[in-house]
Amino acid sequence: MTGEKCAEVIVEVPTRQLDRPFHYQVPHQFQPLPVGSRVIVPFGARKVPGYVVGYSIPPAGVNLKPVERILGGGLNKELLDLARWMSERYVCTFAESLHCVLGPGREKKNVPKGLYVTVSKQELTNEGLPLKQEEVVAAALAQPGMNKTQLAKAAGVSTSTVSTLIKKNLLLWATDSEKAAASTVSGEPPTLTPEQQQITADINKAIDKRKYIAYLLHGVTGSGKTEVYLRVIAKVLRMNKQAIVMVPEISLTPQIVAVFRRRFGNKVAVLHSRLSAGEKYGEQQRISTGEAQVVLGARSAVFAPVSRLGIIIIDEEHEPMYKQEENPKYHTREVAAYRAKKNNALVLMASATPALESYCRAEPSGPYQLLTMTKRVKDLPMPSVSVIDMRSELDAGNRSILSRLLQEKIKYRLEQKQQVILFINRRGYATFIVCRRCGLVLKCPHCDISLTYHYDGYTRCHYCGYTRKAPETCPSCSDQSIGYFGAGTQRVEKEVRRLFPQAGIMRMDGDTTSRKNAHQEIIDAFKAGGGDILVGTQMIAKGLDIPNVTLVGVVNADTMLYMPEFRAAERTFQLLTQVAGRAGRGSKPGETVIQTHTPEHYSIIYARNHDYLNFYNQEMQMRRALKYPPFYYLARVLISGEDEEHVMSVADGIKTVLSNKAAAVKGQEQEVTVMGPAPSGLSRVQKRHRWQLVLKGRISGVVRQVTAEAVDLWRRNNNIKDIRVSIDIDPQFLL
DNA sequence: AGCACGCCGACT
DNA sequence: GTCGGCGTGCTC
Repeated sequence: MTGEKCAEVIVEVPTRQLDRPFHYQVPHQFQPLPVGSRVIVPFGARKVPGYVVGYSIPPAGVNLKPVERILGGGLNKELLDLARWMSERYVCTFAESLHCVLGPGREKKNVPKGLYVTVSKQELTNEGLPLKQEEVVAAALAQPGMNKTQLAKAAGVSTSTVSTLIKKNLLLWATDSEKAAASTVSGEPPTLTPEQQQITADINKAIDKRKYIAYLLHGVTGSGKTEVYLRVIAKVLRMNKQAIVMVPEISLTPQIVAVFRRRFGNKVAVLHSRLSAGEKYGEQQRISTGEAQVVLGARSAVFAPVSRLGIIIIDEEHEPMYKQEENPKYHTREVAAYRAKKNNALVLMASATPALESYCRAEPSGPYQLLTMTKRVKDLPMPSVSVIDMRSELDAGNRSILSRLLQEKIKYRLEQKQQVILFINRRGYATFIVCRRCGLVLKCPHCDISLTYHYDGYTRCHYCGYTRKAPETCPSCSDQSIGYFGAGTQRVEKEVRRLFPQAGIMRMDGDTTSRKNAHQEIIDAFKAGGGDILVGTQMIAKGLDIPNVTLVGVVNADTMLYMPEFRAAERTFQLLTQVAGRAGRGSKPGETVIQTHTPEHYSIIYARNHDYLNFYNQEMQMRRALKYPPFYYLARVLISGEDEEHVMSVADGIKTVLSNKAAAVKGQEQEVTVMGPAPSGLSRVQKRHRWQLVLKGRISGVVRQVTAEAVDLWRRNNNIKDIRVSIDIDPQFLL
């Protein structure tokens, strides 16, 4: 027994102290047990799940226990290495990254089956079905996924009528994903524009070379990026390789899935967070056997177990959704690049408004290749955008949230029986202080970040801790019109009802979409004419393609602009550009109205002009001057606990260790500075006080290493309960 | 993180 | 004399 190699197992217990391999014997009936397998092992007095990560000779003097049993589904070598790399890169435990790569639970379960109509409405009318059967089909269309008895009851017929339809193959008894996979390829692909043709040709040439390359495709809204994806995927499939297509969760709608299924039929697998464990298992199976060659999914699809990776496409690559906010706090772009390099595959990132990080990497000397599409398909003009100065509205005596112009335009659309979308952004903590008279926004004198109002009557900078009492008059013009902003969707809804009592108004925000599928239901209902005006947050900016919407109003562009975040201007520009690109996609021309207190702000001016490049240049100057990404790399250490005194003292303790580690770094280029502690933007979450430290430096690896080593050292010397310390490398938000 | 072992107070 | 409080220490 001694000297024999035993399985190294990482147990799935979320503690740093246990984040190392434990050795286990492998009983004969389980051999060979490949690296990457999921197992259940006895651990202390209990049984825990774990992962086999290797084989080695166990240290002397330990009493080895045998592996208890094997679980279905495991990781291949590539994904195991990826998990190992992720735990380094994002400073999390190996168990956490393994869990993330493999996804939660993979045990096979019974997937519910239901009845689905297999043919289109068109074909049905040609068929000329008997009346009773017609009713069954109508009922099955209205409520897919019922069983025989339910469907018969819904249609008011006997079950034998239903059985007849199943025999005729007009109804299919299948699971939801089987039904989806049964869809067939149809329709002629559209003709490419010269730009699409050029870019497709370039990428196809690169695919032939079978070497890693990362492309950034900057294409204006409506330039037809999806068609480019479809063409290059077709090329990848011809080379007998697989493709992963990532879209932000919110735009993973049935429509986009349908586009891919029409082109690639049952070769498409769809992965997203709403799949049940069983459905997910099924799709993973289809992917790893190679039956599914195109994987379409949200963030976690980047871990799809493809074995012949050809390309990873990241649509709307600037979306913050691509950064996971829990451990491992990975960014999809980086994981995609890692996998593509290992597989000699391509990465194609695309956006109308690329993240600054990405665009600067696509400069001639950078690691990305830039591709550009400047024209919209069918030579459609860029939509017109008007910017309203809300200060002059106030001067003119209009105290409504809606400007006179926007009210007028809404009235006109209502008369024309066209639809309107009103957009009010209120994500997270959005309160800021602005003078309604002169437009001054209170900012931190050290950080150029807007001060946030706290309940105790003080304003604070969440970055450096600067604090001052909230002023009663404007420090600039002494006017008393100083006020807090943060009108939410409900207030807008109320105002719209007051102004347009005859209009049908729908609201879509976090409150109305908490239920499963509510998001899509509201959009479908609105699309079907269930309302004249849709008031909503963020979520309506994406994936909306409603031909009858000819007016989009951004009620207050400033709520996002003056968030206490260094990316506020970038986020505002991206959002306004995306919104503006969405109005009037049908035959009727559309327009956008943006309301703001600071129309002279560059992010608003450049969004109005659809001018990414000038925005990019100006914002880059700002970032350079203020030492922010992409010039500097950040790491955030968040300390949280119920006792604020305790949290603060822990924060001070960690700061000392961090500063010592940072001071030990040699060379000016490698310098790391430690800022804080300051209360985090969300200073109290679920009764826990949150304080943070932010590290900044020119070299990504040095910032990460200083953070990881210092926190690790601190943890070893301090065993403090009730306090959580979490590390975020390259944080998206500093709230 | 769990879960056992362990060493002191109020109960049948 | 036993049940049970939660302090500390280990888990292949």
